[in-house]
Amino acid sequence: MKYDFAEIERKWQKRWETEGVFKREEDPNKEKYYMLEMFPYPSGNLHMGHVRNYSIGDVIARFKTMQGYNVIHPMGWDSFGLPAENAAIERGIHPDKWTRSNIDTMREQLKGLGFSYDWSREIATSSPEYYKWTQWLFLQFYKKGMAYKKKSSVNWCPSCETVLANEQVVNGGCERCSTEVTKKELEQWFFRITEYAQRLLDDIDKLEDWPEKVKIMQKNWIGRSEGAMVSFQIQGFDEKIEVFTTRPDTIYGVSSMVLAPEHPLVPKLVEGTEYEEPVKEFRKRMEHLSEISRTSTEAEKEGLFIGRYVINPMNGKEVPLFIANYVLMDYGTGAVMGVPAHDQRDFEFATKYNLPIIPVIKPRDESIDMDNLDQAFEADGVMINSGPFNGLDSKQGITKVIEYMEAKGIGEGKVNFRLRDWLISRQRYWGAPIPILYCDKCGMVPVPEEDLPVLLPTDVKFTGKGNSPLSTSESFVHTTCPKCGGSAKREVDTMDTFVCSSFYFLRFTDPNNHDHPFNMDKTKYWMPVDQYVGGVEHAILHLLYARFFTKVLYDMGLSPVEEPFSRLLTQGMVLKDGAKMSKSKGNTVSPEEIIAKYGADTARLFILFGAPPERDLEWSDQGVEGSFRFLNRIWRLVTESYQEVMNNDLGAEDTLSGQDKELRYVLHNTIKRVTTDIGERFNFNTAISAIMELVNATYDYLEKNRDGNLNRGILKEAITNMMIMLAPFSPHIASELWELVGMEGSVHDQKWPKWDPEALIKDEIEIVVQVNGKLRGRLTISAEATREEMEEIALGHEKIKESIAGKNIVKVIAVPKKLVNIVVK
RNA sequence: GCGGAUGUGGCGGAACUGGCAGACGCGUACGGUUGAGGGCCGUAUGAUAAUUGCAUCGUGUGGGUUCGAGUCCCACCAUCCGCACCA
Repeated sequence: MKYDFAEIERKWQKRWETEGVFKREEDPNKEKYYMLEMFPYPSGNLHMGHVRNYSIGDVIARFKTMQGYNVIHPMGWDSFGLPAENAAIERGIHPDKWTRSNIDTMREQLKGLGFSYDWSREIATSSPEYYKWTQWLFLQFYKKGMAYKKKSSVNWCPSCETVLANEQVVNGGCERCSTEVTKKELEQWFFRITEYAQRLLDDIDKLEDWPEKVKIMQKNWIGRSEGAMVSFQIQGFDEKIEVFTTRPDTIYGVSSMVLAPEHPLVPKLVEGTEYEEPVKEFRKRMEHLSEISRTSTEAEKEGLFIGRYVINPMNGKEVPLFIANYVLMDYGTGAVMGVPAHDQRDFEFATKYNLPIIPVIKPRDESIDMDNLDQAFEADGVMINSGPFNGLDSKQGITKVIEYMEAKGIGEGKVNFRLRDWLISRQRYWGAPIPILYCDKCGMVPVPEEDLPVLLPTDVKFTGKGNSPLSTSESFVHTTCPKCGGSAKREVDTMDTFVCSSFYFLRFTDPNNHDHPFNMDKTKYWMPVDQYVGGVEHAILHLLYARFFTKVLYDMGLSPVEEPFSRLLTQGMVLKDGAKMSKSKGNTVSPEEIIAKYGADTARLFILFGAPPERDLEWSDQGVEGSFRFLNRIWRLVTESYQEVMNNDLGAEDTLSGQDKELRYVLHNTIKRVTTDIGERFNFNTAISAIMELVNATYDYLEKNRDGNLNRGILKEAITNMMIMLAPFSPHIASELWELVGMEGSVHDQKWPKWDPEALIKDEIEIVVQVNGKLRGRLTISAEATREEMEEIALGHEKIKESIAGKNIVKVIAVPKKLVNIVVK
């Protein structure tokens, strides 16, 4: 009988669907397991990265199910986003139509791979039923003051024609299209993620089963630093300049104050002076430079004295005021106090502009000539030239100086974060409209909850140019104020798609709820996600936003957990010829093509066998053939021996021959290896190789017992367990074989096997004998042999006698069940 | 510059607690089956070669600890990834 994968896969997929095999409900008597993979953007076609991501998830889901857990394994679509809009611009297809047809295609592709999704929980973020809740949550954020609008300098992608959050600017370019990002002064909506900075940071330590790499990236992104906020009075003005410093202990060494060129006070300070023109020019020049070229470490420090002075509040000293390229308006207060003796950047700046370099910290061992520094001394030491603080250890100095400043009212201790508030407005059409109105009388008014969803209008022109596309729809923009009934205009920006994906894992627990985003009883049962799988590219973006949302919802009493994902697995990329598969490089392999040629089971098997999940996987056509060969081999093994398999129960234990015992040993060792490799180590590649070894051993057993002496019970035990263990990886063929040999029920309903420790006990084992650490012989001895017995046998062995003849035995090391090492001189 | 990861045959990768390096798969060679090809089955496959011997060398490089190191320690090299004037 031939292995007709196409027929088999069609048959089982259909059966799984009609029987609703993967539908799950809450069951208080069963322990739940929430298996989730990052849902895809419906670009139109599944790629190998998806196949890998979802194959990993499916193995875990099926494995956990067989282990008796009530497994929820949902799938949906992150279906808002720019490509749909571009399709509308380029081809005149409405984004909704384009998106829906892509979803239909990809859903079929996912089904064609035989993944065990509960399709009754399917959601699409672009459906009004879903984005109603995106908008509803926005309103809750708004009520709590977690959503606010402000005018500020924001990142603008000229190609996507929209603003971007800080997290979406990668190397100075747009996260989507890599176009260099510019700055724009705009009024935009933000989520107050900075309010949660400390908690987001603290709770990283609770995420024990997240990759260290991702945790470090998040910590760095949040960027907490401790220091002080100090006010410097501007001479001749009422205003003060606030400055953040992590080194208040060096404040007596300040010899300049440097502002970001775009600092709001600057124009006022130079107005009507000889500095006005040069400053204007300087600011203009900086504006045109990209963030990246302006702030790269290589760029030379460039500044301009603006003719004003500030007063160091600690010693009353006059300090010149500059603007300079390396000071960013984004971080701290957009001002830096220059302490050249103890900060390398300030040192370079001071050297260039001939500013005094005043040492205020000296090393404890006085190894450096502090009066002739050739670079900044940034380490700790003892305070000098610091008035009352002289002689103090600089670490203590930090606390003391802060105490002093607080007492005098000139400054205070302060924790600063690098994290900025999350900019969520987008000047695009294909996103959830922000549910806000602007009334001539009442001002800004949130849309009442009962009026949700604010539907996307269909009469919009897609030009790809100009303002938010929603502003082109008259029927959308003009509305009435719910407060006063007067005329009002709608907000025309939509929300960042990352908002939609920040709570989808909660919605999956209750996807069809029309009255609430999700029911607490359901979220309590299913949350948190036990295992999340996705690419590292979301290490900061999606994973930080989702954590933030979950915390806000927790505080609102809408989420039962503070952290959404207990364990995270970031899978590696799929490479071809050493590079990431991409259309532009022309090195793609389409999943459909592979499925057509070898079937889904082979595709899944190969992608899991090729490398451990977190590592990159090099695609290999020959490797795929190897996986296909293996499935054929197992197919033949079962179909050719199944009559024997079926005709008997397990043979009596006492009649086991050496061969029988050996096969049973291999079987139970395989069960042990596969169970721990899937369940604990996520090393699917080694789990699969263990199954391959079992198949090889079974063939070997059949070959050696051609004469009919085989133990049918043991053969049956080996083959049935083999099918069960194959089931999470290649579910169709496992199901078909299970049915073919006439086993009861479905292979997927079988309990995951337990290994029998008895079967793993060997009477005799092979040990190694070494002389001075070098292999000199092998011995088969009783597994129970003691150290002394092992030594004795080893020393009596012919080969060993030869090797040690005429030498003195210094020491003998015997490790039970492993080896004997004889040290001679 | 800082942080992280990775370096093992011709290739993808195993080796879990320091104990036979190279499991499993690919590729290759030879043999069998076949009219032939494919498929399948078997054997071999790290390098070295006047000594086919449980020989010597061998896990990026150099040192160290140990009876014993791919694994632990120190120094370095290479590649990849993330951050990058963060005050």
